[in-house]
This record gives sequence, C-alpha cells and structure tokens, in this order.
Amino acid sequence: MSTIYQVAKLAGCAVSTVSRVLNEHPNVSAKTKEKVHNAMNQLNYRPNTIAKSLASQRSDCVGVLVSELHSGFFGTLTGAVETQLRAHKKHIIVTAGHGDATLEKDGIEFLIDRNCDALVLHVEAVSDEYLAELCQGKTPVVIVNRELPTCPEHCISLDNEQGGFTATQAVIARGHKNIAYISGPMRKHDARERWEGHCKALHQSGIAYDPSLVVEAKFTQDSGAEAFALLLQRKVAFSAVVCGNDEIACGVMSAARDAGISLPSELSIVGFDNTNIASYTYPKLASVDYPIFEMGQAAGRKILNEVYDIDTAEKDSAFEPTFIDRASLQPLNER
Amino acid sequence: MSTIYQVAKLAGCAVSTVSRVLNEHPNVSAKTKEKVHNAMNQLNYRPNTIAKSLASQRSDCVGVLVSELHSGFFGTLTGAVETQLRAHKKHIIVTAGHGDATLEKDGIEFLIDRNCDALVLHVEAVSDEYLAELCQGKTPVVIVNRELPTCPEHCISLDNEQGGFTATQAVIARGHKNIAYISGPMRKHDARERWEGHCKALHQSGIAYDPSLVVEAKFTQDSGAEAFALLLQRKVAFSAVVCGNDEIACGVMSAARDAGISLPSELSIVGFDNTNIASYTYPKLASVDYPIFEMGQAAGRKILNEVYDIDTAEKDSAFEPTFIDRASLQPLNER
DNA sequence: TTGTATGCGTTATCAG
DNA sequence: CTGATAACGCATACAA
Repeated sequence: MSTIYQVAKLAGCAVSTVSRVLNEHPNVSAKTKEKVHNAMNQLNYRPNTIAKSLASQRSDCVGVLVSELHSGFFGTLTGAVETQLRAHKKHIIVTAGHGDATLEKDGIEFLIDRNCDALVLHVEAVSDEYLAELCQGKTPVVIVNRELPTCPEHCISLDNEQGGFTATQAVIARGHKNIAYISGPMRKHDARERWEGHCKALHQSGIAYDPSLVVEAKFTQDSGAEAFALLLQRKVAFSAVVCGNDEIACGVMSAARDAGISLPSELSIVGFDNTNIASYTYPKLASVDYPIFEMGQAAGRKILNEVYDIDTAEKDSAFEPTFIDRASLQPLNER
Repeated sequence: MSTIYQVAKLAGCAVSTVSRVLNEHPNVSAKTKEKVHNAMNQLNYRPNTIAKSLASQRSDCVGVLVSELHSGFFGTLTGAVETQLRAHKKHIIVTAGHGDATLEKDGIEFLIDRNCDALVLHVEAVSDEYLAELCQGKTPVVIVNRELPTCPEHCISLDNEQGGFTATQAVIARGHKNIAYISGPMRKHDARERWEGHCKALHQSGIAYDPSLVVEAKFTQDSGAEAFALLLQRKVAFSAVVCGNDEIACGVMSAARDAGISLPSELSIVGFDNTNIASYTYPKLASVDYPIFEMGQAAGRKILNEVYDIDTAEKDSAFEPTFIDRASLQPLNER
C-alpha cells in the first residue's frame, strides 16, 4: 500500500498538496493537480481511511444499531438507511443490540468510538435518561421507533397506540365483538402502546375489556402459536384475534389450523407491521402498515441534511399507521 | 474525551505502561495495574479505536458484504456471523453489494480500507479472477455460497446442484412426471447450478427435458407469480412446479390460487432455501434446506480460529442440502 | 517491570 | 497557490 508521502514524492510536491487534491480543495493549480493524479494512478494509491479518520475526526460512516440482524423488519430499516446514504458515498456500520441494555450500550459505544459521524438507533432496552444524555453528546443521533419526550427532534417514530387503535377499530367495524388480543412483551414500549390502542378502541365502542381474551407473548411465530393454544384452553369465545405483530399472527394461523379452525371463515386474524410475511400467508394477512422503510429513508435523509449538509430536497412527512385490509379479516357472519 | 497520556499522567507512569494494561500484557505489576485502572476510571477513559487501529493495523472488526440488507436470507447470514463474533468482543461492519460488480468492489475496498481483520463475502457479480486475487491479499477472506476452484479453502459453500437434484428427485419420487421449473436469474451461479441439478434428476429418471416447462425469473415473489402466469399461458400440463427459491415459490402459490387452482391437491410446489417463508405459507412449503445460519456460524468460527487464534472447539461440518418435506408437495393422484 | 522514542497515514495550521 | 510541521491517540521495538 502506498502512502500520501510516496505520492507527494513522485509528484514532486508536498504531502499537504496531495491532501488538498484528495479533498478537492479549491486552491490548487490545474497543473499540479494533474501531476498528483498521475502519481496516484501510477502508485495505485488508495487513501487510508483510518488515518484520515484519526486526523479529521470524521469517518464518512454512520452507525446503525438494531435489535437483531435477522428479522425482515430490521433488515428493511437498515437497508433503507444504507441505500439512502450509499448514494452519497457514505457507508454504514451495523451492529446489534439483541434487546439487552448492556449489549445496546456496548454497541453504541463501539459506533461512537469508531468515529461515526452520526447514529441511527433502534433500541428497546436502554433507558430514556441514557438516550437523552446521548442526544446531548457530540455525535448526532436519530432514534427510530421511540418517542423521547425530552428531545422529540431526534426521534422518528410512529404512533403505535394509534396503530393498535386502528386495527381493533377495523375489526369492530366488521361486526366482531369478542376480540382476542395477543400482545408482544409488555416491557417493550411499542407492544404496550399497541395494546393500549386496542383497549381504547374497545372502550370507544362500548365493548368491555375482558382480560381472559388477552395473552402476552413474544414477538415470534412460535410464541404466537402457544399464546393461541392458551386462548383456546381458556374456553372463551372469540371471533377475531388481533396480534401485536405479523409473526405472532402467523403463529396464530398455524395453531388455528392445527385446531381445526378454518380460516378466514371461522376466525379473523389481524397482524401489525405489514411485513413481507403478510403477503406470504394464506389467507393474506390484514395488518397495520408500519412504514419502516420510509422511516429508515427519513433517518438517512435527516443525517444527510444535518450532518453532511447534503440537501435531499425531500420533506419528511409525518408517519401514520394505516390499516391494510386483507382476506384474513372477514365480517362476522351472524348465525 | 481523555487520552492515554492523561491516564499515564494521573497514574504517574508512562503511556506504554497504560497501553500494556489496556492490552492485558502479562509483564505489569499488580500495583501499577491498579493505579492505571483507577486513573482510567477517574477520567472515564475509553480507548480510541481509530488510533488503536492505525497503530496496530488491526481493528477487532470483520467486514461482511452481502447483496442486500433486507431479505431474510442475508439477515440470517449476517446475524449468524455477528452472534458468533460478538461473543468474543469482535464487531462486524456490514455493507451491501446490491448484486452490482462496481458496488461490490467498492464495498470490499471500503471494508479493507477500514482495516477489517477479515472479510466474509457473499458476492455474485464480481469475477472469479477478482476473488482469487483478493484471496492472495493481506486481509483473510471467507467466501460464502460460492466455490472458487483456485482456492477452495476460502469457501464455505453448498452444493447447489445437489440441492436442485434433491428437490426434483423428491417430486419425481411422489409420482410427478410433468414438472415445471421456475429458475432464478441464470447469470447467477447458484440459480444455474440448481437448475442443472433439476435437469440431472429428470435425466436420471428418464424424463425428457421440456423447455416449455421452464421459465427464468428473478428471485422474488412477484417475479415468481409472473413466471407462473407465463407457464399457464403456454398451456402445457404439469402437476408440480419446482422453484429456484422460496420467494418464487410463494409467488407461485399466490398466482396459482388466483388462477383457481387449489393447493396442494391440484398442484405441488417446492421451494429452495427453507427460509422462514416456508413456515408462513399455507400449505407449508416443502423446500431444500439451505443451512445459511450454520454456514454463517462456520464463517465466524473460521475467522475466530484463523485470524484471532481463538479456539472455538467446534469442527465445521460439511454442508449438505437436505430436502424438507412439507404439505405443499403431495403425491400425484392418478385419475 | 517500566520508560523513551518513533511510526501509523492523514489533516490542518501556519508561513512563505 | 504551495510547503513545513505539528497534531490525531495509540502500539511497539529498544533501552534502562
């Protein structure tokens, strides 16, 4: 690997001049610029990113932290950020928090220590206080899918409660009255908010809240299936089940079929997130659209604008959850 | 941010000593070690990764390049590598190649320039020659899902042809004779190899190859649906369709239902990769298991062993595609 | 066991 | 417009 010194030597100038042409500094004559370029080509020179980063305190990288690298949801988020930034020669460094506060902090520190110019965070275990403090720090931060009361300008989030409300409202609108709910882990704020939206919708329609119709699960298919089995054991009647996310809904579909329930005629199912899963299932899964791709893009644009001074010319619209009606939700057939 | 100098000053020793305790060098007295630790705590010292990387030419990072960040397949791969390495305090830097040779090279250079200690590559556009040259380079490389004749020791791959063979063989074993095949893009080696396996299975069973039963598609759901529609237009009879991957198979399911074909009784469908998708569909999708998670782990372990001298004690087994029988494949009912 | 001095490859601040 | 030269924060022979 050749260095800036060798280039300077071959071009017959000082390293500072080479550095200037490297960074497209205006004040450099066309002639020397050409000499330097020639030297760089001859030596097949490639600037050392690390050295550059050490000297400039920047890295042309933004750090992205998500809970898990597998999972389509985070893949979409990460992909959206990457695509947006890559178009402007910026790279991303991805790491995972695994829903654990220590690992999340560890990941965040790693990204900061790597001189990331900005951070895009999807965290769920770390406290609001920690995040608030982080926002005061030197490295710009964008927080996705979480609303920080103290610094809303750093957050790109969705109204999860509204989403939960919309889902259950749609179910009620189709005549269902006995509606089961399988939630994600209540310690996760989004799971809780979605459930609160569900409750609100019930309340608004004058339907009494029945705890025996509610099960807390994990955000996974298997857990959804187990939760549904539990629901059946309780021998309570219901004609629809609203789920905390699409994976749970998918588990419910399997479990329902295993129990001899035919879908969607005997049971309506609604998911949340509107991931690819929704289009894979049969019947296709009605779901609440979570515009995670758009939100990822928005995060990327925000950083492009605020950190790199690149005008993306696109205004970030507000993100509203919308209900996507599909075959898994059917009107209640009275009999 | 405090530096190693400030720590040394506060601890009353030289920077080299601080550096030693930092890197857990054996030759340092317990007393000074404690002094240094105290100083580090007082100053809330965190070593500068970049400076460390510049001086040591290492980074405790391995670079991972995949085609796309969304897509469960790559998510699983990346996640497997990450989990494996994270357990040993190593991080990963992920970037995407988007199936484009320029972007793939760009990504690889980026990772090398960032001083990655090793690379895990899933590339599809770049030439064998380029990769062979890369393998000669300074940075250790592990190539996933691609077999380089000149340097097999760098590759962790699966016998795609064998997989394709197995799939079609399973279909034949259930009495099917008119078997359609929807392939991925033939310019991708894995798509082509899978198709070759299909052909081989047909040949071995004495079934003539009929080009009108074959369609080349992209590796996506939509493309699979279109390909199936095309198949129907051709008015050729078939009782089963083998697909280049699960997404295509999923598109076929939708398109078949749209065409009024009932599944699985009237048409058997087989996918490839055995992704999560296979468990989401109804009927559940028979597929060829692609142990991408295990392969990702193997890549991680290989690097742990060979680059970081960490003995993972687990032998990397050979990876064989295995057919996973599920409801979407049914015996041909003669009538 | 500990300290000194130099290098890692750039950027950036001054002079000229 | 160009050239020395000091940071940047740490690792590492070499010396003590």
